[in-house]
Amino acid sequence: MPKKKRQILPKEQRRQQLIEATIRCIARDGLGSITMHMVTQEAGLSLGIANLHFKTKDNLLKETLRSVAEEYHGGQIAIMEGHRTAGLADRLSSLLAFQLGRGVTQRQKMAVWFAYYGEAGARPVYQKIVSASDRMAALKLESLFTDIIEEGQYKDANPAEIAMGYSALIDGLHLALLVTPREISKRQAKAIARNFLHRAFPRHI
Amino acid sequence: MPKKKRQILPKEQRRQQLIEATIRCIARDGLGSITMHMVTQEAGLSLGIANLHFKTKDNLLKETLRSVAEEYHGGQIAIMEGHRTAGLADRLSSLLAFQLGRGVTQRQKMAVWFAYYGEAGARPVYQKIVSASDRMAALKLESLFTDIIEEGQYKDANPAEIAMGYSALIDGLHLALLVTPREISKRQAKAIARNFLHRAFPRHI
DNA sequence: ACTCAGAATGAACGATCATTCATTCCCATA
DNA sequence: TATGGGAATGAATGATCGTTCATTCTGAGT
Repeated sequence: MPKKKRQILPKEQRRQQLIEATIRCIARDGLGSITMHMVTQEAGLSLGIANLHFKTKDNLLKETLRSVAEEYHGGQIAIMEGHRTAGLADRLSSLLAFQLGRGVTQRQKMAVWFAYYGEAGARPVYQKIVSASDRMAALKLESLFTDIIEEGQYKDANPAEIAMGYSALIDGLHLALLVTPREISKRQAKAIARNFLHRAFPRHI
Repeated sequence: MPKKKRQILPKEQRRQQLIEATIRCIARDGLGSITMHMVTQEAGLSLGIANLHFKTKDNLLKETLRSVAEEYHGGQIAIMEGHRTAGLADRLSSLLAFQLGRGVTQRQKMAVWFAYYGEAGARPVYQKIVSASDRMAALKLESLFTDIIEEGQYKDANPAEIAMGYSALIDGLHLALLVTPREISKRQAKAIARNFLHRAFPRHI
């Protein structure tokens, strides 16, 4: 193998490189058995580099979670509040397509997501990192549903309850796609989620 | 402190004692940072005892997962096929009450459940342990829904799809109860799940 | 071409933890 | 009461891993 030449890059680029390597390692080997050796090797860098940019392993893991959480929740929020011009029905479809589409449903991302959830019960830090962006996304979703209910004149519909149900359903579908991919396809997952929304808002989707 | 007297007990009792201590440790400190020291101390026993009854730490963890999985899936299966006398609607209510009732929704149990899911992507062994009983429960659920659809004459209802959706919803609700208990109560979770079933089978629940 | 601030390296250290096993102790049986 | 089989103990071992830091190397600025 040709020996790699040492290269100097800006801080931000190295940080991103390390976070992406961490994601791959968590997906492949699990959050529990990850080591600094694995991560730095996966990134094609040396052992000490992680300390240089992230101080500690614990910090690298937290930053990785923050990165994934912001990508997921940020994507949702952008769809829900960004498409000012698009109609409510379009926003609903886009949201569903994003939540169960490429990008989010990559095994890598879902594995990271649930690896952290698995430890969240015992590590309040993780909850805090996620809840920051999660709360915002939940509010936007509730607000979108409120608008849809008004526009569609749906009687006896509780936006908060439907939003919690929909979010739970999406989480559960991600879990199923991760753990038992042979029993459920992305296509089926989308159909199930769409069906849930259709039963709630039949005139919008 | 009064020094504890050493006591000899049958193998099966010690195994159960260790599994229960493991569950408490996972819930309190996470699957990732669990140590044999913590588990044996939590059980009020000595370090070597785990090796005596479970050979290795890895094996203890697998047996603990098996125990929780069998309790959960076994409970569901008992309800679905056990109440031969009860009507379909009753079975449906009992199932929901079990899945979101005391016992299952204890923080301890849910924490264990998701701790393992978090590692399942990287550890096929865990998937295998769960899928054994999970597959069976999924089939029983689909079969129950098939009967309900026939009895209720629900048109265009796909039992497999509804079953997958319902299972995903329950998983998602468990996750929400574990991670953000302040944002959702058990009462709300039950209402959401009941609503899902009501929309699918309005004449049964 | 020269310089040097600081990015990058990886051997070494110390802490943690799973596992082992020589020893101690319990109690069913006789 | 005496005793052997085996349950229980925990100090010791060796392996793993996070973190440190003396050293090497790079490339922008002069």
